Amino acid sequence: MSFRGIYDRLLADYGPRGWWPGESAFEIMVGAVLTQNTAWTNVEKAIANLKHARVWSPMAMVEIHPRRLASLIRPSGYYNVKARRLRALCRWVVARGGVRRLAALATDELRAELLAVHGIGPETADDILLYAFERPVFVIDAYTRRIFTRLGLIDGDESYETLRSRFELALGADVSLYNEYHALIVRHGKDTCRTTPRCRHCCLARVCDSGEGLRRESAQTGCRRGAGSQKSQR
DNA sequence: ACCCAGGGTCATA
DNA sequence: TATGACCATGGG
Repeated sequence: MSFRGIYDRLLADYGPRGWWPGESAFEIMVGAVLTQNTAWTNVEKAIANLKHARVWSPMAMVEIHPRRLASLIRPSGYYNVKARRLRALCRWVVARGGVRRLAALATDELRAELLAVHGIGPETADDILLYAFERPVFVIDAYTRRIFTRLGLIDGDESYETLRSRFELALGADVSLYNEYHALIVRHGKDTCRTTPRCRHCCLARVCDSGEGLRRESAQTGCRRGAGSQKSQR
């Protein structure tokens, strides 16, 4: 089954997701940092705190005392680390003359600058590029590795860049498609292809290396293989 | 009580 | 270059 085929099945099963949650480009950038290794429900609380405190612009985040910024985003976890990362991101935005000015940059240049910001790694950079700046960049996250490893379409230990180019070459540059695909992957990873998978009601079970044991899936172990997500290089 | 969550950086070997 | 420690809250 091709990458495109998987997409079609996910879309048919879940319907359009309407991502990213958040209205402005700035909100998407903030959310991308706060959601690093963190459940989105916690991020929502942190964002609500920031809005109510009216710390809701790059300039405001640069000027606020770091300790206070940290306390506002406390529900999102790693709050000291993330306060520094938000600050670094906002310092960059301000130095570059704002989000609107940044939107004039070419995708490659924008990506390189994002990656140079302390605390912005490949996934966070690509979340921002795809959802805030609407650039055709495919986002690779832990769910992507887990789902496609179980499907048998990737090894799982490829480098971030290797996987990204593999998806992009297979799918062709298409912002709307990348947008929807990543949102579907997150939905599928959260609710169905979880740490311990629920292959019974998985729309991909018939084409999945792990899901062929559909009938025999035991309650505890889930599917046959493909236990966890991987992380590594090459 | 334990496991997990929409990563990234830094120190070691 | 490749592992491991660390960051921390909240929900199931």
